[in-house]
This record gives sequence, structure tokens and C-alpha cells, in this order.
Amino acid sequence: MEPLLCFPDPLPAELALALERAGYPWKAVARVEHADADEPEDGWSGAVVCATGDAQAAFALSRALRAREVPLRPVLLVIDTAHLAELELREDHFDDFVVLPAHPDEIGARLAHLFWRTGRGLRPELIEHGPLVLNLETYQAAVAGRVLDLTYMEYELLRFLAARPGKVFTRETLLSRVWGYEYYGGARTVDVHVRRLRAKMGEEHAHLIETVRSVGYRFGQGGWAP
Amino acid sequence: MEPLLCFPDPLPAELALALERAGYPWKAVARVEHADADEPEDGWSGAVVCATGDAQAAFALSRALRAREVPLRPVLLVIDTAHLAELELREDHFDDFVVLPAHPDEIGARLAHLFWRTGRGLRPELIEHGPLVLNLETYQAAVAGRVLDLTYMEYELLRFLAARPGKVFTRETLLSRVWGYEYYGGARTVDVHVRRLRAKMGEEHAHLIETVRSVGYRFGQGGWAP
DNA sequence: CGGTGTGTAAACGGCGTGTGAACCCGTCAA
DNA sequence: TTGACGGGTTCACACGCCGTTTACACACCG
Repeated sequence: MEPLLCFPDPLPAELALALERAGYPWKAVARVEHADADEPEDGWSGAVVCATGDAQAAFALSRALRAREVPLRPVLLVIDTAHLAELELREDHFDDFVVLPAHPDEIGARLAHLFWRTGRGLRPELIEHGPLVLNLETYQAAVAGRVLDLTYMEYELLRFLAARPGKVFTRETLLSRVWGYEYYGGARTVDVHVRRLRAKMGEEHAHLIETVRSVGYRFGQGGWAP
Repeated sequence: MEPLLCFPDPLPAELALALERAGYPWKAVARVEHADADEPEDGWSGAVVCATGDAQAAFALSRALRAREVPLRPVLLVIDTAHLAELELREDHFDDFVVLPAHPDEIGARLAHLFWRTGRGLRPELIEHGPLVLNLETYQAAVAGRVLDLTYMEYELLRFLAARPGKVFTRETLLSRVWGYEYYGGARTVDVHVRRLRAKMGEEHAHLIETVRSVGYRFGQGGWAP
């Protein structure tokens, strides 16, 4: 079995112990960039990302793993209770999570369940809303059957919005969750990317992304969600 | 939202608290057979099966739920560390599990992640009073099922009033709390916005915002049962 | 060096918003 | 009964915010 990608290096003893005990091979990386550099020839079998230390880096890593051409699965996020709220709006960056402190066997059980699930291919790889279809595997988007030639950031933005149809997001939220850094000057950046997306979707589907004046943007005219 | 099927009855206090806190409606059943008998017309939205008591019955229930013609999803299994090993070979009977004791928010986070995975999204945050429904996520308002096209300030004002039904607010208070600045000239501003709101709600629902002469405005009538 | 992807600056335009004034209506005193 | 008065409602209009749009600068990669 290929090793699990683990972060950070050194791995907290509690985690290392649990992995040994469950019998999973693993390899810890100290920095986000090493996830690619240290990757074995046959790839990682999955990832265990621990956010109890540098949460910022951990979230960045899990996001990067899912932004790959073929997203890495499964990703198990390790957090403490203080970070429970951070999970919101990051649902697509991990497949399961575990809250420390935890019984070593719990981590083993979660990994077992994850591998069982991914083996069955239970994961939905499509996001479909109205005429829009996003293929999470191939990184492609299509509207009314026509494939869109989206750039990286355009795809990321569209995927984020379409994964939560109806919900309104401020530019600040989009900047921090899609771009991944804190608000840092240009809120106009979001506007321009929305405009480019609308242009590529075509006149007749531009309304799929709606403007909520003085607030932000949302995907889909929220046909009333009760 | 349809209630979650919960087992057993009564539910452990720790679980009941977590469900309330996360805002999920739920209904506990005492025996396995009741899962069918007590099922609401629109079905269960999922299940939370607790195995800390009668583990035998709990596992039987989760298996029965998945053996249905249309298997019930998601199923969240609640266990203690003693039952971790029992999960093996039961992988297909549940979608996720939680080990007690756990932080109440962990249970909420797991449910949120499960509902996101199964494509139903989170339950929207709603303010509901009589015929009026405010969706805080989509920035939408509806009266008697009809969606209102409100502007930003109209929505903010209505949300402020509807969040505290029955309570009367002076124009000065509204200006400072909704608009955010100190009283600074125009109290007429509030009147005009109230009028626009009443107009958009329609003749038959205009009374939802009441005028309290010489004082201010309030949402809903004072004679309301809290 | 050309091409593409991405972020920033600036001009434009629509409409949300605040304001003043006219209108309406209940209350109260003469 | 009537006129004055206080306060709420309604209307119309102009200002300015905010999103759109266009153009450009820069980084990255072949």
C-alpha cells in the first residue's frame, strides 16, 4: 500500500501512534510544497492533515490536495474543538475529520471507513444545478451541454458558489475561502472574475450567478428553499 | 426539514443537547419496529443511532435502515470507545460515527458534513413569524409563499424587526441599530422604508409592521403568544 | 519573447436611498 | 362644531454609492 501523506513533520505523537497501531504506512511532510516533491511514484494513498498546530497551513494543504487535477482522496482532517467552526464552508476539502484528543482506534476506524467508502466510489464527482454541470474529476465545466474553457481561478470560484446554491457570499468571504488569503486590497477582483465567468457562460446563462447588491454574489436564483 | 430518526428513547441528554444546539428537528423511537411506524409522511431526513446503551438493538436498527428498498441516508452512529472494534464489517450500515464523550459542536459538524455530502446542503437559517419567512443565507424574504424583491436596507430593517417580534423600536433606535450611525437629521427615513416594506408585502400583510403612535414601530401584534 | 492567466485602476451608469414637502387623519381645546 | 396642531403617510426627485465594464500592468510559462 502506498503511504499516507501526513502533515506536519514531526507528526504529533498521538497521531503517529494511532497510525502505527492501525498499520498504515505514512510519511510526514513539513511544508505544503513538499506534498508534491515527496510524492512516491505511485502517488499517495490518502492524506491525514493535522490542524492543531499551524491551522492556516493545514487548511491550505487540504485545499491544495483537492485542487489537483485528480483530487487526492481520502483526506482526513485532524483538529481540536477550537477549530470546529472552521469546518464550515470547507466541506469539500476533506472527507472526514477527527477531534483530538481521540482514542487511537477511532483514527484507525475512520481510515478504514474512508478507504471502504472510496473503494466503493460513493463519492459524488458531479455537481449539477440546472444547465450547469461541474465534473470534479476532470476539472471541467459545462453549461447546457457546451463545455466551458475555464481558467483555474474561474473554475474554483464557480465550484465554490455552485456547491452551495442560493447562499450569498460577501467578496471578503470569497477572497478568503476561494483565493485563500485574507482580505488584502482588491474586492474588485471578485467582480471581474464573476464578469468573466458570466461572459463564458453566455448571455442566456449569465444569470446563474446573481448579484445581491450591497452584499455579494450567489449561485442560482434562490428558488425559495424552505 | 423532516426530523431525524433517533434511537433510543429517551435519547441520552448529551445527544439531545447537541441536536437542539445544532438546530435539527428530531424524534426518538424506543424500539426498532417504531422506525417504520412513527415515520413522518415525508420520511426521515436521516438517522442518529446511539449504541452506548443497547448496542445489539442499535446495530440491528442501523442495518434495518440500510436494508430498506431505498436505504435511509445519512446514518450517524453514536458509540463509545468500547464499541470501536464493532464497526468493522459493519461499514455499510452507517455513513459516519461519533465517539462519546464528544463536544456538542462535533455532532453538529458531522451532521452538516453528512448532509453536504448527500447533496442536501445545510439547513438554511430561517426567521419565521406567521406568513413571513426570512432566509438569512440567501438574503431572501417571502410572505405567504411569495418571494419579495427587497433592497438591501429594506431587508436589513425587516430582519431587525422580525428578529424581535412584538418589541417596539423608536426611529432613533432603528436608525442607530439598522443604519448604524447616530441620529443625524432625518427620522422620516425610517417612515419611508417602512412604507416601502408594507407596499411590497402587499395590502393584506401590511399590518405585519405596526405603527405605535408617538413611539415607533414594531413587528407583529403585541398580543402574540411567545 | 509572445501568450495566457490574474489582479488593479478608472470611467461609466443605474438605481437604491435620503430628504423635503404636501397630504391625511385623529385629538383636543375653544 | 370647528380650527389648530402633532404626527404619520405618501410622493417626487436628486445625490451618490456600488456594480459593471473596459483597459492595462504584471507574473508566469512555453
